[in-house]
Amino acid sequence: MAKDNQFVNQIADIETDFPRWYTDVVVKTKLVDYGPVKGTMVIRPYGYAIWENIQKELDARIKATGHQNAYFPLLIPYSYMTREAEHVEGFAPEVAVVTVGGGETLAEPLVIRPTSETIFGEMYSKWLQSYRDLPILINQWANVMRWEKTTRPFLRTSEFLWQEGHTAHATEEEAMEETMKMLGVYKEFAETCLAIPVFTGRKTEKEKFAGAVATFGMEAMMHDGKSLQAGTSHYLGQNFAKAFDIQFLDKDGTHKYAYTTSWGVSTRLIGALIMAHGDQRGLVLPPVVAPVQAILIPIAAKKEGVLEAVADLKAKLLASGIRADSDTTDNSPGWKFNEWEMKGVPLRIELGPRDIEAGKMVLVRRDTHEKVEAPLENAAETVQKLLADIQSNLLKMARRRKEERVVSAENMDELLKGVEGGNFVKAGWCGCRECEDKIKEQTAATARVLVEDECAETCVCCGKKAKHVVLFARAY
RNA sequence: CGAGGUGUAGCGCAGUUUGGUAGCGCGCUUGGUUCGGGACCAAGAGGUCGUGGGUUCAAGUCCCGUCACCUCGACCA
Repeated sequence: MAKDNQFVNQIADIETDFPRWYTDVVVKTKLVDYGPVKGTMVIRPYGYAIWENIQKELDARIKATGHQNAYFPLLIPYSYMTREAEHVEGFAPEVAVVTVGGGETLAEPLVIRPTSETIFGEMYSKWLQSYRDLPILINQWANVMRWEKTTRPFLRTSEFLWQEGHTAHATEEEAMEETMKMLGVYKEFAETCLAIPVFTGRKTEKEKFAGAVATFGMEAMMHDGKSLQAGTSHYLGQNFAKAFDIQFLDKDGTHKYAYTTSWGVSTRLIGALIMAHGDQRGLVLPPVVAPVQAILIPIAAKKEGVLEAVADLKAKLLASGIRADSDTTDNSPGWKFNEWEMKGVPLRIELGPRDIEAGKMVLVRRDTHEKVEAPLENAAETVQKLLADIQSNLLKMARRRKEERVVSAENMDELLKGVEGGNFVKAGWCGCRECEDKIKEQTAATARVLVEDECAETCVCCGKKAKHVVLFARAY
C-alpha cells in the first residue's frame, strides 16, 4: 500500500487538481516537453506517434470524400491579411510577423500563417477560370502559429500542427453541404477513432471564425465537465471570394464569385484524448490511436525461455498488425506495470515461466483493470478481440458520462449551478450579444453550440422570448 | 496585458530569515543478487546556484536591474 501511494503521488489528484494532473501526465508520459520559447512544445516520439495515427485515420477519410492534399507556404504577405475585414480584425492581434530577411528589412512584412484562408484564396483566384474547375477540394497538413497569451501543451500552443481543408464551390448549397459533410466526418472520426462522443452544431456570432458566414463546431466533454472545441467547419460564403477575387465563368456566361469553406482539427485532439479518458493512473489511450496497443512484460526474465517466448509472441502479434512492444529493461515487473499504465497502453500482457509452462498468457485491460488468462494459441485473435472491446467500451463510458452530464436551466441560478457541477447546460437564449456576454460574466460559461430541433420559451438571462436553445459550458 | 509563483546536478527539492569550502531524494554509470504491482547491496560520475551589476575580507544567501518559465484571468484550434 505504501508503494501504491508513492506511485499515486507522482501525478496530481485528478479530481481536485485537474489542470496539474494534465501537465503532470503529458510531461511524465513523455508525450511532450516544453520548448525554449514561450508557448512552444516539443512533441516527443510517443506523442507524435499518436498524431501520426490520428493523421492516418483522418487523412483516409478526407481523401475518401474527394479531397487531395497539397502544401502551401508558411509565409504570407501581410497585405493578404487585411483584405477581409473581419479576418484581419480577428487574427491581427495574434500573428507573428517577419520583418527582416537575410539581414535586411523587408519591403513588406510577412506573417507566419495563423491559418491559410488568405493564401488559399489568392491561389484559388489564379486557378479558377470556369465552372468546370469547381469544386476545388484541397487539404493541407501543416503547422500554424498564433501568438497566444497563455498556453498549455496540446490545448493551446503558439505553434501547433493541424489539417486545414479549403474548398471552393459554384453554389451556396454545395458549399454548405461541404461544410456539414466535413463536420460529419470529424464527428464520425472522433467517435470511431478517439472514442470521444461530441456535440456538434452552429456557433453563435460571437464564437464564429473571423471572416466566416457561419461556423459549426464539435465540442467534447472533458473529465472535469468542461468543454473542448475539438474541431470546426466554416461556411465562408463569398466573403473570401470577394476579398481575393475568386471568380469563375458560369454556364450562363456570367462571372460569379465562388462559395468557399474551410475546416480543421489540430493537435488539440491529443489534449482531448488525454482529458476525456485519463484517470488517476494516467493516460488511457483508445487502441485505434495508441502508439503501443499491447505491451509485453516478461516475468522472471532471466529464467530460461522467458525472453524467447516474449519475443516469439511479440513477433506473432506484429505479424497480424497489432502494435505490440515488449519491455525487456531491468526494471521490476511492478515498475513496468505502473509505467505502462501511466502511458495509457490499452492492453498489458504478462508472460512468465508459469504461463509458458501452461501455454498461456495473462492479459490486463487498461480501461477496466480486468485480468484474464488466455491460451497462447490464437493469441493474436484474442488480443484483437480485446482491443476492439476496449475501444468500444471507452466510447460507451464516455457516452454515458456525456449523457448524464447534460442538464437544463430555466434561469441564471440553475445555469450557474449546472456548470459549477461540471455539466453542460441547455438553456433558452434570446439571441442578443448582451445576454451572451452577461452569461459568461456571471457563470464563466460560454455558448458552445446552438441546439437544433429544440425549443425554449424564454431566454435564461433576460427572460424575453427565446430564439434558440443553446448548449452552455465552461470551456478550455 | 493584469494578478500570483518559481529559477540551485537530468528530474523533484532543501539551503536564503542570521553571508563563512554545494546538500538530499530519485534518476544515471559499473559490478553483483533479484524479478507475478514502482526490489536490494556496493562503488562511482555529475552543479560558473537563470543572468548583469553592486555591497563585503567573503555572496546560492544582502541590494539594484534584467531574462525565462509555470499557474490563474481577458482572447483563441
